[in-house]
Amino acid sequence: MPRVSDAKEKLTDAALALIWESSYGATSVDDICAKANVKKGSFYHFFKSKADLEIAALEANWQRVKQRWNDLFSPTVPPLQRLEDYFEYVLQRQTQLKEECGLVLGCPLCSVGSEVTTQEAGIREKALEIMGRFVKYLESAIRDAHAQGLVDAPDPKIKARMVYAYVQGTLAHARIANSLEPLRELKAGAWGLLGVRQSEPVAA
Amino acid sequence: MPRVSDAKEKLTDAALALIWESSYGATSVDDICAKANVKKGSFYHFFKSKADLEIAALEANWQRVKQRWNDLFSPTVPPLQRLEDYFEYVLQRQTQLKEECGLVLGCPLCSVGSEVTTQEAGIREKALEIMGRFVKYLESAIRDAHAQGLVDAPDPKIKARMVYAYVQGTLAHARIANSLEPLRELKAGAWGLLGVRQSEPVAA
DNA sequence: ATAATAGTTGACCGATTGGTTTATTTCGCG
DNA sequence: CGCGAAATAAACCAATCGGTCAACTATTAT
Repeated sequence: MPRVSDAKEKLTDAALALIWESSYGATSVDDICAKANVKKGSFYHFFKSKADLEIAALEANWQRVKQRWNDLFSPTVPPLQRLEDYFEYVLQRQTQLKEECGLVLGCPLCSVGSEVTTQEAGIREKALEIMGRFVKYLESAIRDAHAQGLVDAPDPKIKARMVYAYVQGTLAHARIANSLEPLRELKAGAWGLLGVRQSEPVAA
Repeated sequence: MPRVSDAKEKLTDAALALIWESSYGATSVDDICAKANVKKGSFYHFFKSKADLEIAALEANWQRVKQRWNDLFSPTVPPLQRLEDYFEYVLQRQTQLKEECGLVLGCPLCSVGSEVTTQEAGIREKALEIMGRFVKYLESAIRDAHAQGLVDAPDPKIKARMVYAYVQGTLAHARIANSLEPLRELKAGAWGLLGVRQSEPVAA
C-alpha cells in the first residue's frame, strides 16, 4: 500500500561499520543517520532504540557472512583445509580492512559484545548467539578431521570453542596493536591446539 | 608545602572498577567522581582528561597485580606449575568477581583496549604496553619448560603470545557469556598449544 | 483517481556529556 | 606564626546525547 524503503539496510550497514571502526558508546545515533543519509525520524520509525539497531545490524551482517562460511566450510573440502582456508580468509579480510580504513578492526561480535555485555543485554545475547552459530562450522570440521585420524579431538565441541577463543584473542590483540602480524600465526597455533598429527606434508 | 591528598588513588580505583564493570564509553566522569567521593574540580586538578585518568588507572592496577605475577611466576616454581597456577588464579579471580558483582568481567586491559583502540590512542598504547609486560612472564615460563624438555617450544616468544591470545579470547568469551565454564579449560587448551609432552603424570 | 498507509522530515526535548572557572580551604614548611 | 602552594568545592558551560512528535509526502492496491 505505501511506498518502499531501503533505509533499514542503509542504517544497519552504517551502524555496523561505524561501531566496528570505533565503538558502540562512541558512535551516536546522529553519526549513524548521517552516514546512512537517513533522518533521525526515520531511524526511530524502523528501530525502537540504538541497541535495537545494533542487534539488527549484527544479524544482517551474519546473514551476509554466513554465505562465505558455507563456502569455506563446505563438507566437500577436506576438514583441515577448511580451517586453513578460514585462517587465510581472516588474514585477507583484516588486510583489506586495514587498507580501506587504516585500522585492523578485529571481530565486530567480540569487540562490541565485550563492550556492552553488562549494559545492553539484547546486544550481548545476539552476539553470543551468532558466535554459537559460527562455532558449529569449526566443530564439524574438527569432528571430521578427528574421524579421519588427522587430529586428536575426541570432544570436537570443546576443541572448537578453544580454537574460536584463540582466534578471537588473536583478533583482539591485532586490533589493539593495529597489526596484522599476530594473524599470520593462526594456523600454527590452531594446529597445536588441535594436536594435528605430522606438521609438514613434506613438500609436494 | 601544601596539604596531601589521596584523591588520585581514589579516582584511579573508582575508574578501573566502573570501567571494568561496564565500559569506558558508558562510564561518565561524574560517575567516577561520585564513586570516588571526589568533586569534579579535584578530578581535573589531578588529571587532564578522562582518558588520562584511565591510563593512570591501568598503570596503577598493573603495579598492584604485578606482585601477584611475581609470586605466581617465581623461577623457583617449576615452569609448567607456574602456568597451571596462573590458570587456576584466573578462574579463582573471576569467580570472586562474579560473586562480588554478579558478572564475569574478563580482563580490563582487553575489554577497554579493544573498545577505545581507534579513539583514544593513549589508552590503547598503555594497554598494549602492559600486555607486553605480562607476556614476559609466560615467555620465560615457556622457555624454562622448553629447556627442561617439557614442551616443544623452540620459539617461546611466539608461543607465549599464542597462549596469551588464547587466554584473552577465553576471558572475552567468559565475559560475553557471563559464564565461568570456559575458564575451566584453560589448562587443557594451553597444554595443547604448547605441545606438553605426556598429558598425565600418572597419579602420585 | 483516490484513500489509506508506510515512509520522511526537521524541529524539538530534557538530560547528560566532558571539561572550565573562580573562590575558598587546608596545611607543610621556613 | 603565617605564607604560599596544593587541594577542594560548587557553580557553570556549550555541545551532544538518545529519543519524540506532528506535519507532510509518496506510493500503491483498489
